[in-house]
Amino acid sequence: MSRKQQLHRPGPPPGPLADDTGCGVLHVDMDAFFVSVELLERPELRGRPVVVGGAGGRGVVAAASYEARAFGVHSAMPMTRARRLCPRAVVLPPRHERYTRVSAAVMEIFRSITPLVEPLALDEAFLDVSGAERLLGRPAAIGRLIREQVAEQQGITCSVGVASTKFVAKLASTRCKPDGLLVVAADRVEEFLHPLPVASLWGVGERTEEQLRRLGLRTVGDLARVPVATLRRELGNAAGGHLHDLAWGRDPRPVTASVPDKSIGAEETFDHDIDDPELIRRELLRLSERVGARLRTAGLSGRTISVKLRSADFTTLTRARTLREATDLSRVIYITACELYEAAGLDRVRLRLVGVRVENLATTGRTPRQLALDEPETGWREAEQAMDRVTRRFGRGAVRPAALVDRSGDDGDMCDNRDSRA
DNA sequence: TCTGGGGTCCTTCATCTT
DNA sequence: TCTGAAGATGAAGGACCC
Repeated sequence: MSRKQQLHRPGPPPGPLADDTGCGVLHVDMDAFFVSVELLERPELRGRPVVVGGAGGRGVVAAASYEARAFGVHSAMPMTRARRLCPRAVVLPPRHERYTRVSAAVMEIFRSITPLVEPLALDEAFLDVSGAERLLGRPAAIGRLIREQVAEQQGITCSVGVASTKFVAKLASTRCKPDGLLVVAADRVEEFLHPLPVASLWGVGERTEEQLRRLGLRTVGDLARVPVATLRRELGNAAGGHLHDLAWGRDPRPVTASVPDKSIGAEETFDHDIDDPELIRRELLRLSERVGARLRTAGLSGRTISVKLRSADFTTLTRARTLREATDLSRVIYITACELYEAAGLDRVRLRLVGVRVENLATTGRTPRQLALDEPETGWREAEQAMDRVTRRFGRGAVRPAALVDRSGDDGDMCDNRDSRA
């Protein structure tokens, strides 16, 4: 359950706003998705509080069953706190491959209804069904059809919001969870929106909510009645205008079937804070390998490489460098990441997290290619492509840089060496 | 209480170019 | 040649989303 979803519970959904004329946008949201997938294999856990979340000492809740939510457990909550709130909860480690598989099957059901499917996450998507009405009926009927097919074919439930815009459809699906359907008629959007708390609006998190509270604005209706110039002054030009539009139900964004990736990254929180530069560099190598492999699989290269360094006190530093040419080579990413880490001057600072990200993405081949710093053009690319092929065939970990191979066999300490992959 | 991981977007500030 | 203004670009950080 997201923070937004917590805002809407408990409390019954509003009365039926059932005229779906002009409501071509559907938002479909799986109910407690990760937990629902786990329960397919563990039906004996139905009706019990179940939490899917990181097993490590620093994990957070990824999903909680509605029985666990009754104890106040919700997603993004530290696992230590979740266990305290609900000691009886059954805790299961996340299995993302499984969720990805079910998600793909569910998205296929959506695409059998309309080609205009915009996935937002593994467990939710927008659908534009305005072109499917002649074939399949009115939007609300299509929503019911989707719910039936998902339940029949995948054994899990979902909730559907039906509205004239993406934002209102999303709010509607949240309001009717779990296992529900809610239509917000086009001429009753304000009636639906204005009683809701300001934090229901997309873009209002904890900070902005506090800012709005200081202005005396608690509901969407309060915010709607404030002049847009005031909101722009208080929240910034973009956010002020955006929230004012949303508060009046204005959201012109169309449902877009393919949204290109803008960045690809990986990050890792350590079990214990680390201040050894050698170990940090080793982690940067591992992350660079992961990011590089994902770039090559996606056929993408990026020009900007950034590192994220979070110290023990949770202050976060990012450092970025834009290369002359785009790259998809793990080695280039790694060397740049190391240079950025060293330039940040955090030697001997205890870090809890490091991350590597590549931005400014474009299709590989359409942009000039960055050579592996001071390397001949051939060699690294071929080596990394060969590693990709081995990984595809034998699985992750089948082949890896020498610096990441543990002599003791458990992936433990191993001194880092920038050239150890040769 | 103690905060994951993968992202996007926005703002501010600095620097470079024209 | 110098200077200032304006725009473009990049870097950094913050807020937010699921």
